[in-house]
Amino acid sequence: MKLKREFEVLEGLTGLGIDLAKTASSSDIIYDALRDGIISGQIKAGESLRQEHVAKLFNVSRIPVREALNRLEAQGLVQSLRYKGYVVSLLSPADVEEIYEVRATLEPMVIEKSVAMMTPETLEEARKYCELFSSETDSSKWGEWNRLFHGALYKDAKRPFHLKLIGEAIDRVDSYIRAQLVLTNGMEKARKEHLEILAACVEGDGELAGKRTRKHILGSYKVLRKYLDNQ
Amino acid sequence: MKLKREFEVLEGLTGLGIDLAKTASSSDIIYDALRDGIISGQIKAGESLRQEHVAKLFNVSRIPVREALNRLEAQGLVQSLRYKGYVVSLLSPADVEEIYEVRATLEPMVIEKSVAMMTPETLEEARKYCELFSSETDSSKWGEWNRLFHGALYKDAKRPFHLKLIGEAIDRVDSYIRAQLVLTNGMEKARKEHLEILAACVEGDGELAGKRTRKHILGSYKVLRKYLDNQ
DNA sequence: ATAACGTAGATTGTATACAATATTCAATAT
DNA sequence: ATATTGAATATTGTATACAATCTACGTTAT
Repeated sequence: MKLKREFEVLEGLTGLGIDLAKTASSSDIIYDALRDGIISGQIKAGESLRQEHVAKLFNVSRIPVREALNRLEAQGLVQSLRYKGYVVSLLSPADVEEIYEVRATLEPMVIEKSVAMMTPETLEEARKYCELFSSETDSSKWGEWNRLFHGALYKDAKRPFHLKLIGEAIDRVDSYIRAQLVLTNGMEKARKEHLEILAACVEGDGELAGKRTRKHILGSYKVLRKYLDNQ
Repeated sequence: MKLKREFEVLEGLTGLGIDLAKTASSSDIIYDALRDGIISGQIKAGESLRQEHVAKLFNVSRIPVREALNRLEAQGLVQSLRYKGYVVSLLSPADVEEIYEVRATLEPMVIEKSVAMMTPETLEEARKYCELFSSETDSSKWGEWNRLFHGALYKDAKRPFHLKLIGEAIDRVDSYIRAQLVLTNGMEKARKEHLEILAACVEGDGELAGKRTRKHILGSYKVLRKYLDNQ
């Protein structure tokens, strides 16, 4: 009984518990860091990733580094040749176009489904990120607000597989998305289009939100393409 | 000069060279084997994969086993909890439906693009797999011929990213595809529909091939769904 | 001078060793 | 009898050690 009472006392902590089984391992942390570095462009395409170098950076052995690299390779962010090492994947112009096509296909599907189930809290969250994106003066943060805005609009769809694929697609072109926002007039255009997408969601018109999302993605690709062609 | 002559002699081997850098490592082989086992259903969903057990199976240490498991997890085929180990991913009915939806979206896009660039050799290859599928009496091989048939029809599209996503989607539901063929009247229906899809490709009508592919996928899902509901 | 070779050092892939955590089950308390 | 504890065992995560392979560069032969 004494013990049972102790347990009951702990019931007061309901909701405060943290699932320590989901705690990040070394390789998880290294994976996240490398992924962030790659998708942000801090680690450039074509750059090679020496295991020992990364290991020293994180003060660990090569084992967790290799595990992180294996996951990144499965996702396509790096490539490896046996005994030669890992290199950040290169994207051809055709690759970029193809990935934008996938985004323009999947993201409208998801937002349409999401709008049908969208909670007021989600709308509020999306509005918040939309505003943060619009008012951000530090251009290095535009990419992040942009992604959080769209992510909020997708989450109620309850489409984990779609979201996984969309996430992988965005990861592959994330540095291009940021460049498009910063180096072209993309930011101004995106600000307007985000408001239009958000409005469609508020109206509960999923189909319209989907159409606008598709146009938003394809339009940003055209701007990007024009920019890249002129380099 | 002597050495140069030796090299010139070797020119006779042009085309016979094999890129040994692409040779499979232990972890590659283990990855392939586990993937095959999981997608075929030999290793069942929910089953846990003890590292030591797998390592003994292949007569290696746990290191390459863990690398294979990391890649499988990135692909979604297994899931892990820190210090608890790896488990073959479970699919809810909603997951299965979602993945079939992705297939029904992406595969028509790819076949349409593929048909526009399809070579006679590819058509011949597809015809071959179509025939092998139709005439196969060993039902355990239907899944393989089926996948090879569709794969042949997609390959000329030159859409590596689409194909990667489609491959991952099919991997996740591969055991369901096989079950649908073997445990329902799916084989008979598939045989007919394959011929129709192939005919559209021969005609060079990519849009029609796409529409028929979409119908093929959604139809097989409906049969599968009905079968699963009656279990 | 140029091309092939060979060796030293660098880098990767995997085995072994050890530390951290989980699981099991007998012993104990209620 | 049931619930809880704690020690023994099992399993995982990572460090270290070593073997396989690659890379760079000086040496040799032509």
